[in-house]
Amino acid sequence: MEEKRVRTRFAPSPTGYMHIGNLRTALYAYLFAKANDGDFILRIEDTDRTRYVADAVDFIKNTLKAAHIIPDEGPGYGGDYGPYVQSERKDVYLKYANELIEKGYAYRCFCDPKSDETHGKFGGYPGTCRDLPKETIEKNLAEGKPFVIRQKMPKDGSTTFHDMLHGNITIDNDTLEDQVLIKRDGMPTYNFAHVVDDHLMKVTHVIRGAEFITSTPKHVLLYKGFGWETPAFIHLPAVMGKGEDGSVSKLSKRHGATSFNELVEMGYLPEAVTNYVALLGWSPKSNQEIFTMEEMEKSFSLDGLSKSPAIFDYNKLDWMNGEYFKKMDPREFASESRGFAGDLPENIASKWDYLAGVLQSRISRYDEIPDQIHFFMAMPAFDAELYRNKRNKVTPEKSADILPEAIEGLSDIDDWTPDGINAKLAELVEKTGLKKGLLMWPIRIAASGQKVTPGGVTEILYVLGKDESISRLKASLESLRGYLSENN
RNA sequence: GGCGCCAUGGUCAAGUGGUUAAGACACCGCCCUUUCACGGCGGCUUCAUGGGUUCGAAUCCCAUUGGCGUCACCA
Repeated sequence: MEEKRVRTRFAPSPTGYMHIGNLRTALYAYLFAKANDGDFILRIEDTDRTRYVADAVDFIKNTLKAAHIIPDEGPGYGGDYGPYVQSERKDVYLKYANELIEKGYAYRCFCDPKSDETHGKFGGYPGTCRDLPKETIEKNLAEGKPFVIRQKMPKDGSTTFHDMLHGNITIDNDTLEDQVLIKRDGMPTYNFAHVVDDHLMKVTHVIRGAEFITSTPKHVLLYKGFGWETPAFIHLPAVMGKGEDGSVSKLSKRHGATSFNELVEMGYLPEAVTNYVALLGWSPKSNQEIFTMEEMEKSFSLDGLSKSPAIFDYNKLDWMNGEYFKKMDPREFASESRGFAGDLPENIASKWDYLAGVLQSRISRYDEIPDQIHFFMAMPAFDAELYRNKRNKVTPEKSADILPEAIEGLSDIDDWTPDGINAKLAELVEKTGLKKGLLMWPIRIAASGQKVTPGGVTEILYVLGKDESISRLKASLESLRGYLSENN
């Protein structure tokens, strides 16, 4: 048998929302196609008119673009098998459904869903119209009675299909219901439309979520009914989330952000999200973890796929995003991060590029920025205990001794630049004979009012500016003295 | 409930009958350090349980348990 060109597809319904699990499915389908020099198709499954969301197709395309998943074919991308939007292919499905009726693998059902008491209940459809006499059907048709087209499932036996990840899966036919193929409104159901489209679009590998495993036999029976070759199936395990109580379930709102876009809004880089998600369920041959899309396209292979569900770990995403920040061009980081900082006073805003440089290696998400820099705008409440640090042998008392000299020295600086400040600080170390850590600690605390700061003394003083720095140091010294006299 | 899928540490995972059971995140400790971060070193913690098969099982089989999924005129 000759090798066919690999063709995969991503077939979302246009809901205006891209769940991270969906994104991963798209990514794997894309990577598999690229790794095999094949084609990746985007197809919109919009056969449920009640779920129509405006602009959702653009939303999907934009999201894929942001994730660097670029379809070879699809709406707006061209291709020889279009249209790639199912609602625009409505007539095609009816034609094929009629073919199935003629072959005896499907039938018209005239039951009214509202008066059918078994509808939607456990046990499902009872097969009322399965063997309607020809006369009745013709009569109903002549009367213009509305109907749906159902698939006629075998009553016994079983259906087996091969899944490239899971191996052979067999399901008894008596668990299969006579599912609807064409709905009352003339639209096909997913279960029917995707089979027809996958065949017509020459899709070779169907990569989708594991939730479709149990309905795959129905699809296989459809292929058989038509006499079509079935594609290869790869059913991906779900992406899970872990709740605070330790329970595990499909990733959902209660676990935090669940969509690609939310993650990006929180300040994760699209590349990092894609990279992280790729590793959630796929393991490369090597121990490499940071991948460009090009690298993934080369090294992706099915045998690295995991069969078990994976829990989405924000911790690791944070780490990975931080790695991407570190590799980022500083100018790009400065401009991309600026929006997350919010309104800044002029003296800070004018030094944004510098401050961003300090932040770049210290944060793992853009949205950490406001908390990180808040102290520049407002001095936190005084806390004497901050002036105590074991490693540098700093105490509030010593700090009160050190600060006056520091203030005096710093006040002399004309050249208020990182270099200028640094030089003066070094000079103070020299002059006082104090250990660096012992001298720097109180100054940093007095200027920032917090134990943990982005950057060291030099960075903080520079960003604060001379006037503000000196006045903060003086005010802090006052507070410290007040505290000491009260407590002695 | 029927049916199906899954099962290596807190998390992602390598592993395909013989290994000291990789690596990463997180966590803890130490070192370095002008804070934080970075970096370095070390530690913690895993083959769900019970039966087989085998000289030998994380690896093969069965059962149990647990988790998840599915039973729509949704996809």
